Amino acid sequence: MAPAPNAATPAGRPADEELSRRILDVGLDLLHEHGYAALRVEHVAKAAGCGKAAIYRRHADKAALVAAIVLAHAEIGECPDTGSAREDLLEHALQNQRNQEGKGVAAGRAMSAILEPEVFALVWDSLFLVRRRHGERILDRAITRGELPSDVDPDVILDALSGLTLLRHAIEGVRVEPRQYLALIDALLTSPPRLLHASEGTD
Amino acid sequence: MAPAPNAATPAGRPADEELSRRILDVGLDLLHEHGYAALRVEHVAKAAGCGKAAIYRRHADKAALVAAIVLAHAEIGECPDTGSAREDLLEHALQNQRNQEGKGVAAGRAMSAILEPEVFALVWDSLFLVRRRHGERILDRAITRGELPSDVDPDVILDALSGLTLLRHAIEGVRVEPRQYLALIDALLTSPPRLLHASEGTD
DNA sequence: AACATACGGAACGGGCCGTTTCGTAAGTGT
DNA sequence: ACACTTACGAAACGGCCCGTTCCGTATGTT
Repeated sequence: MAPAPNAATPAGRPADEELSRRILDVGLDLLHEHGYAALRVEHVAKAAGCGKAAIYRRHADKAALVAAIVLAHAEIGECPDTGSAREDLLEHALQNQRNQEGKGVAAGRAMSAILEPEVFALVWDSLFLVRRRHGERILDRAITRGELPSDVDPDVILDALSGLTLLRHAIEGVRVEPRQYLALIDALLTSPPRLLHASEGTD
Repeated sequence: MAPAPNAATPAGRPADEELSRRILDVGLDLLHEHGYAALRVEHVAKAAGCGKAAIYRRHADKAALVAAIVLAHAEIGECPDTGSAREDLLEHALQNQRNQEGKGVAAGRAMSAILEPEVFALVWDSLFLVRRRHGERILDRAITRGELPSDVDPDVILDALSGLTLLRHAIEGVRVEPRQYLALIDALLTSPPRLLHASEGTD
């Protein structure tokens, strides 16, 4: 009889889960230090205390390794729902910031790795698309509550807010203060961008 | 006598300026196609119809080559001065967009090259810092004209505007419509972000 | 004509990616 | 206790690319 085709224990020496974790952890550090192009898989192995084979047994190639590093440390977070669009958007922006400041997955040099085409394709859905859905849900609820007009342009609000963080952290390397997020959010909520802008039509 | 120590003609066969240009032109195309890590110097040489030596005679290494490619094609543009902050900021944003859409130096895959640490150090001043100064001048003039309060926070306005373009083009690959820029600009001019936010102080 | 420099082509050393092989370690079921 | 299965570290390998150096030739100045 086949020896227990149970997926729980596939027989043989089990993979060292602690090592799997260590690879992703030291990988993030080295990614911050060197960026994508200068990152050496062998250095990751050395720092994790293993051979290259252990890494390639877990990840198809360097791009997949880096994508796994990014996804393992990305803080997607829950979609905020405080009952106030202002507070929801602030929390949403702060979640973004947490991923891009300090040792975040999108901080400084690590951002170049995410934009590398082969890595980008692997992290796009899980990283950007999910967070985008959160933002859209926040705006939908705000419309339902009457905090925003129904023809508000979500692209401008969400991308200006996320773009502010992206530019400040990835390019300028400077932190955004919570009061600066609030200043932008208040401006956007006070005169909300519309899909059909008010200045059009009578021009 | 020393043979004319004139810097204009250093004697010997002069460098082929047309080739210098061709290297930078085909380099931009290949950068768009492959990104930084997958860009091969030898392919640039092949596409430009020359040997690798001709490239390395002009540029110290791959990073310097890519930096030169980016700087050669960057459209810095003049600082807009229309007399209206709204129009100045729109033109400022459109200048940014021109560098990031289509075959712009910061479009799509080319952005990963700019963020690569070694390249970034070479293009930072000439690319980002100069354009940032333009934005600050626009806001200063707007304050002088009374269009904005004197304690306006330039970081929020300029970085939200540039960040919108950066996120949409580099990450999402979608163009920003002029009306969307205007919607954001109008929101920022209507309730301008202050260095000391209104909600503070009485808290 | 003598000289100086750029040119394309080819070859080279060094480094990294990704694979493979080896002997060993750590789990399974009988 | 035993065979079996799989993961492990170490090392070697082929292939590709970076960056340099050589060559013979082309193109300019004096």
